[in-house]
Order: sequence, then structure tokens, then C-alpha cells
Amino acid sequence: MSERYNIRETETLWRKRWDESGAFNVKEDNAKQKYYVLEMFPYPSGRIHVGHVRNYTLGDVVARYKTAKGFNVLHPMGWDAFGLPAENAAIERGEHPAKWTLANIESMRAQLQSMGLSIDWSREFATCTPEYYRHEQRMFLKFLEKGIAYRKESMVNWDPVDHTVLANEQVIDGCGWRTGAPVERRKLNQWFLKITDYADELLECLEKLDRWPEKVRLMQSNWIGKSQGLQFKWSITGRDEQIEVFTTRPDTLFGASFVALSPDHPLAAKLAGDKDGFAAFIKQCQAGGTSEAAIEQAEKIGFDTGYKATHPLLGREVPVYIANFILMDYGTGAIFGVPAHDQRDLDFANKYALSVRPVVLPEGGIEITKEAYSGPGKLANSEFLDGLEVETAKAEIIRRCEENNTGFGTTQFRLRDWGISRQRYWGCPIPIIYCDSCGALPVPEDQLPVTLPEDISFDKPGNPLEHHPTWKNTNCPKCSKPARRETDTFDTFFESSWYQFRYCDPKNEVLPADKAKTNYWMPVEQYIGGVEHAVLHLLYARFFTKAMRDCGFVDCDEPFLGLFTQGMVTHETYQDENGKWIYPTEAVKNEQGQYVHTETGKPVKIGPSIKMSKSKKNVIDPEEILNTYGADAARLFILSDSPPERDLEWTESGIEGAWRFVNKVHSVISALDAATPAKPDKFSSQAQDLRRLTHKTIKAVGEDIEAFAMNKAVARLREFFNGINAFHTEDDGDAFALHEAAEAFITMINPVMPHLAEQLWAQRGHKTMLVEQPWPPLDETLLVADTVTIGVQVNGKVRATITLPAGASQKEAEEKALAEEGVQRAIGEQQVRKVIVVPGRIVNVVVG
RNA sequence: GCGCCCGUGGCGGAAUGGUAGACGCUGCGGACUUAAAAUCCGUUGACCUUAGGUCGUGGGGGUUCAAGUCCCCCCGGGCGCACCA
Repeated sequence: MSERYNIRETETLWRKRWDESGAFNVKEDNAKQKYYVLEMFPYPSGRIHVGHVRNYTLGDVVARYKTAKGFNVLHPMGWDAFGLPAENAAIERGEHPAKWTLANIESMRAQLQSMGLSIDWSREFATCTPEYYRHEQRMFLKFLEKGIAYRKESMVNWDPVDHTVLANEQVIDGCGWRTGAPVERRKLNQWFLKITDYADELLECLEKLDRWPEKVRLMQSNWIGKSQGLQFKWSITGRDEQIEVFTTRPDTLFGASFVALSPDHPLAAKLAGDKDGFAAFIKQCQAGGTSEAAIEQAEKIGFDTGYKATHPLLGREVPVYIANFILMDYGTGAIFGVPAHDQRDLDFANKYALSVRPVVLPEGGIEITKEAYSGPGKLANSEFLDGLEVETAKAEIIRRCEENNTGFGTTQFRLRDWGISRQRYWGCPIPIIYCDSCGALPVPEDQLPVTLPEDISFDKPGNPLEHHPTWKNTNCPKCSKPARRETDTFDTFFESSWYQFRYCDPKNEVLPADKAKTNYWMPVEQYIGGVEHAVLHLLYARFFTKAMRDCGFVDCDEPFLGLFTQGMVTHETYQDENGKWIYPTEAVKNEQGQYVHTETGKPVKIGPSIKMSKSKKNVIDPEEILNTYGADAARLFILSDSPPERDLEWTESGIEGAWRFVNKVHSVISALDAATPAKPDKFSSQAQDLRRLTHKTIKAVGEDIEAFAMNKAVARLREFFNGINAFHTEDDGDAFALHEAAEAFITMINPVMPHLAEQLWAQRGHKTMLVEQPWPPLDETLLVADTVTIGVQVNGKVRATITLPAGASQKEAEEKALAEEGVQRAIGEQQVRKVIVVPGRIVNVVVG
């Protein structure tokens, strides 16, 4: 009979059993259909946060459900173990990054394991080990061979105090996030991956990713930024050089009032290098960093070269400027300005008193002062284009330029090549050797992997590898003379770009992964993670997959067939009477129902539920939750209420409600008779009702999980439980129905509350574990009820409900509906014009 | 500025165009208890004095026998992108 449910003991017991039996360890099996479910792997910060709990619970529900549905499910876990925090810990506490990282992995693994996830831990790896990153070095060299990797000079954010490159997101208000020093723009030799070669494929394949959120596909599409237009040349009066520009609005050529070059354009210095004020102008352009925000705030400034440019079709000269808002990385690094139809050009023209010539006129004409017109209209003041619509004019002018050989129609992308060099220690070494005579050479195959030196010092700013006394010294593989190693390491997004393949064959010493294995497991059917990686990681991983494919490593085009992006976890915020943020654990309700501080007893101000953050202290510690309420309650709560794609509000009452349910399920289900009764020929009506509920729930829960509507699945299960709890057995049929319901219930709560489910399953005398138990079979014939209760409307308003036999005719329904007292009252003196009967749904009496 | 998403009880949220508010949280009432906690039972959209009715899915219009759901306009909130030529 029901005894008190010992959560801690029971949960530990079942985790041990799963572990000992290797319940979640899988291998390729061609007889079974595979299903690969993957959650974004964590950075080993040392402690899991609630976001992890949500992420991995969602994945585990899918994994356990798909396993029960008969799939061969791969559900692995690993560690995204390279990255800055380890170096910061080394600087702050003098602890070696490797030691710090490995210790963090140990504690985080224990925390994750206490969630009871159905993970194949035998496949675990950490990306910071040579066993993992050696394959990256091989891939990189193969990329180099194939022209996918290359080296070039580029502009970067440079922190003058730390002597290191900063990513755009590490620049805050033009200053380094750690040092606070104003960031400089610097030209640096960096390694790049030619993601732009894949721009078209990356864009086109987005259409096929129909199990991705529309939002993410759109973000990637915007990021890739394909645009079509005309690339054509202007002559410079009195010089031989030509200026090539790209435009998406070739139709506005006759509205041109200037040509502008990027300050980084090779022609800029040629045309203006000897002019007064040029050096100062360039310096001004370089100040202020390269972050989007910094660029946006910058005022448009230009430098008049004094030269004029012409185009054969235009027949007049326009001035040539150098302007700070022209990007060298996009298009050709030069433009022609049409102030009337481009806001930036108009701002620039107004500042330098350049002419404004409208050439596209909407109905009724326009006057341009401060706002450019970019809408539709007919061309004017444009000679042979006059009267044409914008699109026709574009085509026409491209045709003319191609005819006179000054230009051609082309496509440009916003996407830029991926700069992968980082001046860091804690990353994968880039396997390159620099020789004064032979240049940059790949590290020979037999010298791979290039491993990080263990004796490393962080006492100087800048790249520790650069400062290492001996590590970078080596000999040229070609001429054997002394040479230097590349001291930069890969961007840590490198590791996460291919880890999905590595799980398929995590111990392979020769290859990233064996093709036979990746061909079996890949692609990932269901990927789950935060939306913050919509363009970064998710785009890199897609690109990497294609690059690996083209280098013969894999036969896969897209890594993730299905993607689910979960919402954030939020919590109320609390402030004490001085406005200081306090932790949720420091606020308690007093007898009057007001929140007060646990120590001072003074009132606490409650703020809105917002994303958990350390600065606002509105965080909860998953370990504490797992210890107090158990994994099942934590999992249940995190799946309840909120749809997974939306933000989830963490509340104490919510987790307590979940905990209550766990205990109640245990006491109620434990108390049921465990014996398996024989199936009788006849069932009482209450038994039929229960069986219908059972099979309705089997259908609904399956559909909900497939649709990621975990909150609905939980609601169905609770409803089902309420039905079981209210049931009183009176005959053999009832016993059978209850037995059927109980076993189905236990099987279906398994994805959500696996420990409790196993415990109840065992208590019912089963010798096999629930992890081997298939999803309960659905009997569709039991879904149909003998009677249906439907609403009766009069002019669309519900006035009564009637209960009819399942196969009742329309006439019966109509008669019964009209016989209802409430219906008659609503009809009153009015004339019945029409009666609409939708069988099994509604009766609507139209009067008036 | 452009694009996308979302507005339903005190709260989180359900609802193939067909009985709005499933399921839960909170609150309230009761049982049990010396008492409390736990547990159990009942109740919980607003308004009208009850039978019963009226109003209710951000606001306004429309389509329909029937609209939270479809269409148009507006308001509010959130997210993404943004000198990309």
C-alpha cells in the first residue's frame, strides 16, 4: 500500500539501474529506424542553470518518447570546453585553464546526471582535448588545400591594453568590455573560412528546413543578405583608373550627384593621399571601433578628392568623395550617390551641398528635402528610361551597360567570410608554420596534432602563446630553417560547428567520424537550443557541414533537420527597502501575506518577472531544486504551463505544485491493485468512459509531444490522472479498465517523470524496466463515444446543451434541440427561419 | 525605419470556424487536527437581488447560420535586423 514516497532514494536507485544496464547506450542498427535528438552542448561554467534544465528536459522528453515509439535514439552529451572564461579564471585565480575546465566538467556532469536524462554518456567528449581538436586541425588543412580557408588582412577591433582582438559583441560603447579602454581599428593578418562561397547554397537550403522556426530561417536569410543589381565602372577625368561600383538601384543612375569610395579603398590613398587633411580624415574614420552601434552613431563625413567621375550613359561629371559610411567589405567598396532616393546619400548631399535630382516619381510627384523617396514610380529626367517603371528601368540599364561593356548584372551578399583567428591560449592551435623564406606552410601530417603547451603564464597582457618562451619556435617543414608557429587559435565556434558528427563516432583516432556511422546517424532529427544562436552557431554549423562534405569527410548537406528554439526562464525580482537586489530565497511571505526580508523582516519590493540574471539576483539554483523537490518535480514543472517556445516564469508555488503532483501520483497509483485481470466481454458504462479517456489520452499526448506542446501533454496527463483517481472499481470489467489505464498512465509519464514511472512500473510487478517498454497501443475504436453532448445556439448564442446518441440523425437533433426549454425561451415570439445541424458539433437555430 | 511574433479570468495558459476559459497556480469556504503543517472536499471571469439573464478573448469595422480563430484598419508589448549601396 501507499507509503511515503522517498524521492531522493528512489531517484538515485533508478539512475543507478539505468546506468548499470547501459539503458541509453546505443549503436547503429539497420533493422531500426534511427532518431538523433541533440541539445546544444553546454559551456562547462561549473554549474548548470535553469536554462540548461529546460533545454535538456525538452530533449529528454523527445528522446524517451521516440525510444518508446520504437526508434533507435541517439541522445548524446559533451562539453564546449574551449573559451575565454577559463583564461579569465587563470588570470584571476591562477588556476590552469585545463584544470579549471576539467573540474567544472566533473561537477556539471554530476548535476546533469541528477536530472535523470536518457543520455548515452559513453559518447561524451570535451572539445578542449587533443583527441577532439586534432581533427579540426586536419580539417582546417584540408580546407586550406581546397581554398575554403585563406589568410588576409582585415580590420578588427583591437584592445590596446589587453593586446587582443575583440569580437563586435565584446565592444561596449566603443570600449573593451574588460579593460574599458577605447577600442582601435587595426589591420591584422587573419585566417578566414570562405563561408561566402556557400552563401547561395546556405540560402537555398533554408527553404528545405521546414522543421525550423520561420523566425530563425528569416534571420539567417537576412544575415546572408542576397541582393541583385548592377556592377559597373566610372571613368575618372584625367586619370587611367576606373571606379567600379555596385548598386541595387541602377535605375536611378541619372539622379547621381557623387561617387564615393570607402576610406579603405585602394584608390582612396591614390587619389587623395597627397592632399591636405587626408591623413587626419582617415584617422577620424578609424576612431570609434567597428561595432554596429558605433558605426550607426557616427556622423557621415566625406573628403573631396577634387576628381570628377563620368559614365558613358550619364554624360555629365560628378565629384568623387571618400566617405566614412562606405564599407570596403561590401560590394566593390565604392558607390554612386543618389540623394533623392537614398537616405544616406541625402544626408551626405545635404551636408556637402550636393545636388538632389529626383528621377523616380510617384503619382503626384515629390519634393525631396530631408527624406529620400524609395518607393515605386515612373522614371523621369532619365533620357531613355523616362516613363518606365522601376523594375523595367533596372533591366534596361543593366542591358545597356552590358552592351557597352561598362558593367554587368550581378549578385552581392551581406555575409562576410568568417574570421577564425583569436589571440588566445584556450583554443585549438592553428596548424601553420611561418618561415621567412617559404612563407605560411601547413604543419606536416606526421607532426599533428599541434598541442597547447601546458606550462603557460598569464601574467602579461596579450596572447599567452605568443609570450611562451619556446613553444612557437620550430623548423620550416620545407627548408628546415628556424621558423615560427602560428600563435593564434581558432574561434571557439569552430568546435561547435562539427560536434554533431563527432557524437556518431566519438573515439575515432583517424577521422572526425567514420562515414558509415555518420551516414547512419546524421542528420540530427531534432535539435534544441536557445534562439541566441540563430545566426552564429547555427549558420557556422550549416556551413561547416557543407565544407566537410566537399572535402569528403561526410555525405551530409544539412546537419539539423528539425530545430526547436526554447524560450527563456524568468523570475520575479526582489529589492529590499534600500533598493538593493536580493535573492528569491531572501524573500518570504509573512502572516499578512506580504513579502518581507528573511533576516531584517522589512518589506520587500516585488518587481516584474524578467530573464534570470546574476546582477538582478533573480536566479534559482537548479541543484537546490533537484535536491529539495527531486528531478521529476523539476522536470514536470518546467514542462507545465508555458509552451516551450515562450518564456517560462519560474515560481515557487509552481514547483511546489509539481512536487505535490509527484507525491499524489505515487500514493494513488501505488494503492491500485497490481494484478492483471482478464479482459471481459462486457464493460460497464463507467469502464467504457475510462477506456475512452485512456485511449483519447494516448492519442493526444503522442500528438502533443510530436508538436512540442509539452504543456498540453502535461495537462492531458493530469486530466487522465484525475479520471483514474475518481474511478471506483465495481466489477471485473472495471478492474480491467483501471489496470489498462494505470499501465498506460505510467508509460506515458515516463518521458516527463522517468524515476517515478520506473518505480511505479516495478511496483506493479514488472520485471523489465520501463525504458524498454513501448508506447501504449492506441485502439481507435474506443475513441468513439455512444453519446455526444453538443450545444444548441439560437442566433449564435448558446442556450442549452443536448445529449444525443452517436449516430443521431439531423432530424432527431433538431427535434431535441427545439424541445429544450431554454431554446424555446430564447426563440419566444420570433419565427424560426432555419435550423443548422452540424452532426456531433452544434445546432444553431436561426430566428428573426 | 524594415521584418517577425504576441495581446484570452487575479496569474501561467487551453480551445480542427461550432458549448470560450481545458490543465494548473493563487484566493476563498469547509473537513480532519488540541493546534498548525500536510492531506482531502467544494468554490473561484465580470455584472444584475435569485430562477435566470446581460456582458466578456487589446480597440474599431467586415465575411459567416456561427469568429479568440478568417479579412481590413488602429492601439499596446516583445524580438530580430539596420550606413549592406
